[in-house]
Amino acid sequence: MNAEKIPDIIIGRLPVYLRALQRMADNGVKTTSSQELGEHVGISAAQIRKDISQFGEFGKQGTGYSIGYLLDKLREILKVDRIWDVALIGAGDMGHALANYQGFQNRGFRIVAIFDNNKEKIGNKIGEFVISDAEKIVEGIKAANIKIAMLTVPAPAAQSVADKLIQAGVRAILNYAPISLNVPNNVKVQYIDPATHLQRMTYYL
Amino acid sequence: MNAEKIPDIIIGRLPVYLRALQRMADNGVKTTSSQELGEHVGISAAQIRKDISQFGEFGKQGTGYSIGYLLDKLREILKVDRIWDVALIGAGDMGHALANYQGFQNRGFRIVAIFDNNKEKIGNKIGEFVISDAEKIVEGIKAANIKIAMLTVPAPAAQSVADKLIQAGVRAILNYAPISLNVPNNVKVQYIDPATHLQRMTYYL
DNA sequence: TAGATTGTTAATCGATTAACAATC
DNA sequence: TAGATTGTTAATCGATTAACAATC
Repeated sequence: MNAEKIPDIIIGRLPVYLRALQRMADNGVKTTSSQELGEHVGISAAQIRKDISQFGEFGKQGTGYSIGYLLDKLREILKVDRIWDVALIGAGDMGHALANYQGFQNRGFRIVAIFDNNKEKIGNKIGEFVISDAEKIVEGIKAANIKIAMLTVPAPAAQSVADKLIQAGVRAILNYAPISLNVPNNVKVQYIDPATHLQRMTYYL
Repeated sequence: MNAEKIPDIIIGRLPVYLRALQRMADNGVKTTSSQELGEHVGISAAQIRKDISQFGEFGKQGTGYSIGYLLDKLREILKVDRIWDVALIGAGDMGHALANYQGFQNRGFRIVAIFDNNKEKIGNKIGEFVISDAEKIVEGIKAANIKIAMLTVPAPAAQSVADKLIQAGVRAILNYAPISLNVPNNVKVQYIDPATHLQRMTYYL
């Protein structure tokens, strides 16, 4: 693997390649080309080859890429060749949907703890998990050595909860609250806000 | 407004500015600067000024931007100075969470129709809306002249449902299914896949 | 072998930043 | 007026594309 710094924009495309390759593998396909993969994900063949070649020579001239091998390599690069424990903060509708979501399986993640500050909800179960008191976020996450959290609390609470998560050692936050979070450089945030995503498209209508 | 083509990457930042400005307005703030807004959203002041200036001269030297005025202008540019009707396809957990989501209010969208192909669900209500038969997607969306849809169906069904949506006149799809969609150039897609978003961050852990 | 496709280079294209005159 | 901050230009930086030798 190349030691140079890889641009974030390339890292951002790898999970998309991974998802498409996984899908091909599920369909029994063994081999693909940058051309074919590009058509699946809507990215040029040249860019796919360039992106992948940042990390090694995973293809073969004339035949393309072995899907199984490339999957292994991409999982290794993205560090999803393991299962990450994830904390979920906020047991509202969105929290419930995520807790019940089957899509994390085989993609490197599992929810292991759920927190909420609503006394009526604390102690209730979602699936197999008991909702814990949000007061215990810091100690609970520290004790379980959790590095990833999903945040589905109301916007006004999001920053202060994020601060607690970071204090507890969380380094990656998937933020569903419609607000930009202020975090240190060594903490990553991804934003999921349906209204913002929709507003990105209305311009073109 | 400038007639030149605005890069999509700029359009993508406007909803983030809009959200932050809305928040400031809610807090009673009347004026801001590119510097201050930049600190809120984690973008350089120079870039914010450049982005905004693509559309007109909305600020004042020495004092910055009137938040109310800039909000109006951004809403106009993004065409969210109106309410867009949105169709929701898929009444699973995620569909329910979106149907109950309060965050679309005041941001330009309202769900007006929900479809599912599960006979057990058809006719049931989510909030005030009755779940319609997915067989009626094309006629229903055409009749209501809906241009925006949110897709929360299982991955294997997503492409064929998307094809029906496009056939019905939908031009913007917010896709929650973990699969890349193939759509014509005049249709926009935004992807929300929590596993993909998480995989974008694990590289750095 | 002939055909296909990679990995990589160089050229092009586009986005970001720094700096500052204009001006509120 | 003095200070602050915009809008814009030019410089820098980074990403994408085109093209092709290498080679399976």
